[in-house]
Amino acid sequence: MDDAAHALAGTSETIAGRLAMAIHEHRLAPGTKLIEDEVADIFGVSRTVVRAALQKLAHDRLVTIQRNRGASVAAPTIREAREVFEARALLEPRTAFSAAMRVTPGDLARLNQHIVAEHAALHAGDLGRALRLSGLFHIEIARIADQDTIYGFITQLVARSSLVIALYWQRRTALCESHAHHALLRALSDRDGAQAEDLMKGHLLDLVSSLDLRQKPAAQKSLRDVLLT
Amino acid sequence: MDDAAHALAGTSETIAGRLAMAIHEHRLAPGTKLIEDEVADIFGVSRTVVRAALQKLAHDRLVTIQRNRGASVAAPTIREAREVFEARALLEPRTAFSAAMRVTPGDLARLNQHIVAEHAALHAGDLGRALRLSGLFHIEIARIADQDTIYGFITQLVARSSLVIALYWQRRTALCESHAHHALLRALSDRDGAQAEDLMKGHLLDLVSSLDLRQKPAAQKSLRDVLLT
DNA sequence: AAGCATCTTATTGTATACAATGCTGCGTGC
DNA sequence: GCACGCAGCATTGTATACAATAAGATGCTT
Repeated sequence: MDDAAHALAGTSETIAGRLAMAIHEHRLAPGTKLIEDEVADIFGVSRTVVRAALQKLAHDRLVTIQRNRGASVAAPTIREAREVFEARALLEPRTAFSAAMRVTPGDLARLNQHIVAEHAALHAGDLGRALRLSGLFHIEIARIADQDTIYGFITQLVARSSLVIALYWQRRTALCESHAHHALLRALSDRDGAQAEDLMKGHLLDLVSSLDLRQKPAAQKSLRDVLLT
Repeated sequence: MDDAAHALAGTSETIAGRLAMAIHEHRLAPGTKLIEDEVADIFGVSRTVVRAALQKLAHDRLVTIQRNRGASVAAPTIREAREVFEARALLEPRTAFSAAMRVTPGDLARLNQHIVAEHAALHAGDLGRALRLSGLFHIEIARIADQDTIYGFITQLVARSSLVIALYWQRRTALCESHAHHALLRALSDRDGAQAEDLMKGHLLDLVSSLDLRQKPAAQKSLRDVLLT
């Protein structure tokens, strides 16, 4: 049809992936309105495809759809934030244990690459990318554990964690994460499941404690919202 | 519009719910093709709405959508079956613990109602309904634990379990489940979290062992499927 | 000028039309 | 008789048109 914008048209999954990536890297802030026509124009497809993508993201809780009011990037409440990390605390430690049982040299290399790339992004000042890579580390461990169902849950939870971090991250904590990831990598390469499980548990606790889940999520949209909600 | 069929038109969520219920109660067998036009006619809506419903169910892994080939009721493999119960084993025991901490008299009454209804359905010979109620018992416990995220996961896993049971249930095992549910109810009413956690863990193990996950899922469609898959 | 009703506009919800794909069955050649 | 190919049909994928809803703007009343 036209010429310019739709160089990367693609299916609804492609579009959902692109949007998810943007959310991961904090290029789309929580609360941002996602207007079907706009997204459709950007990707050079019709609203039909965009709607499917948005519905998928809504199912993953990355966007919120309100009937007749459209879709926005989700803005997890404090309660949701806590729940996300509670769920991760149930799933990830044991998954790290399983991963330690099944990890291969190739997996270890890939994990190491993630850590290196994370460091690089961090030193390059690309915090968004660093956070995304940090999440990918967790997802990669779930993949190694070779449990598709749990892998899917963890992937979803990591994605939502990205939103939580965007909202509740208190900057003063240094990026000590890389240290924890390094320790996890060592436990995995030692095939020490118990150690990996403990490290993961502690790492998740550290993550939660690096958030500020005490006060309300900063600025509500408008006074009207406050009064009517 | 017309007159007869669409007495209960409704939104895509309604339709997804109806389909999910039918799957729960084993009225829709795994592998059943779900043709958009048919479903649309049945509910008196257009394919647009049906597609949304099917996509939602696909995300919950209750139906499988293959591009250009449409949607069918999912038929979990043995691997998937195991994974579903592994995930449940990670989530539900601790959730039962939390539920025991927060359960209210109203909750206990509701749980008891579930057990009674399950017995009734069983004695009435309505196995499908009994199985659905049995699943609802687990979901209710997750609701009591008051963790929306985990509740969502468990709901999804219970739904998939229904498909697993449809495929791999070996009938000889008596319906001892009600006993386990009764014991759980007592632990909850005693506010005995540790006990509830243990009982749930054991109950899930019993469930898995009542399945036959050794042999292939009965009849493959055709030789062609075997050769091309 | 503030409050309120109404009109306008922007956006979403749903249906339908058309294009594209896969499947089935028939016929043809060997 | 069997394999292959082709044509017709059934079904899905995508776009577009129209209806319904909500938010915002305009003007009126006081």
